[in-house]
Amino acid sequence: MNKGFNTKENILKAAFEFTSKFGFESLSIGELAKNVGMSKSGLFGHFKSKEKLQMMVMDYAAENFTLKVIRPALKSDRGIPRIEKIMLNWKKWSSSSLPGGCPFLSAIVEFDDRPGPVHDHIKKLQATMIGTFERSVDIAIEEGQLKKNTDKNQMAYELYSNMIGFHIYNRLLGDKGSSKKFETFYQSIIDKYKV
Amino acid sequence: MNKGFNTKENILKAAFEFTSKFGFESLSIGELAKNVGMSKSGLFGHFKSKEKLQMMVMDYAAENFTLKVIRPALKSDRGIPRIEKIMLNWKKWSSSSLPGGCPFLSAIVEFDDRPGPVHDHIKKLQATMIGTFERSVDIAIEEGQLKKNTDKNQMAYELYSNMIGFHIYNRLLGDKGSSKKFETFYQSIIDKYKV
DNA sequence: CCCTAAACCGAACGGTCGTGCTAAAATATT
DNA sequence: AATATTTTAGCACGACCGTTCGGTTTAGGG
Repeated sequence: MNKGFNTKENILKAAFEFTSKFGFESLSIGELAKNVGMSKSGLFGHFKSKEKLQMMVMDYAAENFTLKVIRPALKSDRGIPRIEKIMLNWKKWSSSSLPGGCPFLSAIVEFDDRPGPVHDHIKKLQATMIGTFERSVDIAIEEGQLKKNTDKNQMAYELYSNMIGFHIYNRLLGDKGSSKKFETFYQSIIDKYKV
Repeated sequence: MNKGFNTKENILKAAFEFTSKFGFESLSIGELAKNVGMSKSGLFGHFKSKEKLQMMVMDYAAENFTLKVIRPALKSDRGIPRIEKIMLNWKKWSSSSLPGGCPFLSAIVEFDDRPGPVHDHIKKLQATMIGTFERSVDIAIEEGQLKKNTDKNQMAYELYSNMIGFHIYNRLLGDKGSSKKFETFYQSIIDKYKV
């Protein structure tokens, strides 16, 4: 019944993969059209501007992140087990599920100094994501697994930093020991705040 | 006596600032030429290709990093004081000295999935930089300030992660508390390995 | 002061960029 | 089956891309 929806979904999927590999700046409409086997203008019709396309790709990536990282972790027990699951899912997502580098990191780096709707969009998405971590930390405090005076913002920052560090060590430097470094660091962060 | 040297230096400086703000992908020769007030072809003549330009900009950034971050820290006492100085200089460099985001982070993200000489170049530079941290950790061990069994690679990874995390929190999210988060995290890392 | 080499410019190249048109084809609705 | 709507292709536009080339200016050494 709705043909456009499927093609749009296909386009976004291809754009997501392309962006993961080459970044948002390199994502061109012509190249993307070639990849999905349609004309530039035909593809363009689905989005009214490149900015819209970029933001929709980010939304697609965010959905993918939620689907692969957050949602499966919600099945784990509240508290530390859930935090750990999120971290492990994230690591897997970033190191094997993604075709290239993290699209959010690309977006962050490419747009942090370029004001505009795309900048605001990625900023909002990242804030939401970090908010999710903070909430999961909060739950662990409620459950009595983490110290009462744990600063959830601080802890989320630390978990986030570890993740980004791993991503760079793993992706760019190709460090074989990056996985172990990540886990060691994660454990020390948890231990620091554990009751 | 040597006119070309000065202009080349000016070009690289402008390119460095531009890259810091907008990334390597956005650095175009025409725009750069406009910024330094000369013709496209005149500027192009100094580098034989855009790739060469990009790599020279990276070298320029690396020199800037050494000059502003590493060298001043060498005046601090060997061991933890020096590590701390490096971290603080780095933070200052990334948050106020740079006109935009970290050019290395841009390069890393934009080239981690694009094989070629530029990729190899940035990879080498990053490895060198991390090597510097590892050496400074090693010195602290020698001086008996850090535990004998401290894994220098692990500790360098942790310091590095904290730095990148701070950069993103500060730059993109504009988090006012990022500086404090950075310092808190730094201190906990040091404490963990301190004798 | 001349000569040579370097630095620099202007114009042009083949391409690709994002973005509009118009028309045809495919699909959905009646 | 006829009509209305959405989706796609073809084409063209102005702008900018990296790069090349030929010529002009500039600087340094004999």
